[in-house]
Amino acid sequence: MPELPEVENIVRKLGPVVSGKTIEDITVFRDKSFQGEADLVLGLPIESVSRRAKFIRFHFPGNQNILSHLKMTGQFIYVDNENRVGGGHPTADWVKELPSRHTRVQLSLSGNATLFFNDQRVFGWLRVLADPEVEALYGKYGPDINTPAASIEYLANKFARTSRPVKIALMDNSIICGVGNIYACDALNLAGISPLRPANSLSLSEIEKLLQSAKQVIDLGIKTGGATIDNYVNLDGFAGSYQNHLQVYGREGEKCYQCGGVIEKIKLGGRGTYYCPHCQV
DNA sequence: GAGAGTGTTGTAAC
DNA sequence: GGTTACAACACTCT
Repeated sequence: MPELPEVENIVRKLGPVVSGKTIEDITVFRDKSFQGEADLVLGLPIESVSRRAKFIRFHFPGNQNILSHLKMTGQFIYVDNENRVGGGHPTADWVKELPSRHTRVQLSLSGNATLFFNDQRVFGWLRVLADPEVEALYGKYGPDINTPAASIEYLANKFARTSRPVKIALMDNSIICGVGNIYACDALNLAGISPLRPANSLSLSEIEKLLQSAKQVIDLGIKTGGATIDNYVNLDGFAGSYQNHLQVYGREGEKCYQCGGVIEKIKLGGRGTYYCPHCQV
């Protein structure tokens, strides 16, 4: 159930091992999980793997791509006879036997390698798209949080136009990409801003602090390999450790690291939201 | 056993 | 247009 740092780590791990390998066969176990014409990429080599927002993009010659979104529970698990490189959180029992009952798509690669797409909840997908289609899709999204385009001026301009709670705005992909629930909660705590504040009520210096905090927690997330919350068992060495650095997420009733206040859990926009009412105002 | 909750996001409806 | 509610699905936890 990855956020941007998790996806970034998947791409970094996956790129080196699948680049140069050819797609020899594609087995689709769930029609919903694979869209587009598989034929368009069969026999083609994967040139590289990249990320934008939480999309994973496999580049092929001839302007073809497989674009993927993991949504809540998607994972890529790469197996080449001896090594296994997991994506997402390959920690539960159901990823040990492959293909498992949660394997939705299986990409057979040259060199006897296999890339499994597992997705418990079947929200995630793989899609064969030409370059212009990928670009069109990317165009709907705001800049990634960890890029220079995500500037104070940009964010201030966007926030000025909405009275939605700042946490909702921060997680809005059309404004800025890559801040999921966990990191939004933590960034707001570090910045000392209540998630409930209307976005357009923030001062410029508060926006600056929030942006800085968000970049900081995302960077830490990337460095620590992402957060693995629920079934954290270090099965293959790929589970992340950001969960050990959480500021407020999942810490209801515990003490705030900033001020010692008690962390509360509320519901905001249908999402579990953790914050310290004492120092986040 | 029923019901709520889960790290995402697109769509429909207000 | 802005904003909210819900759906997609399968599992775990209370």
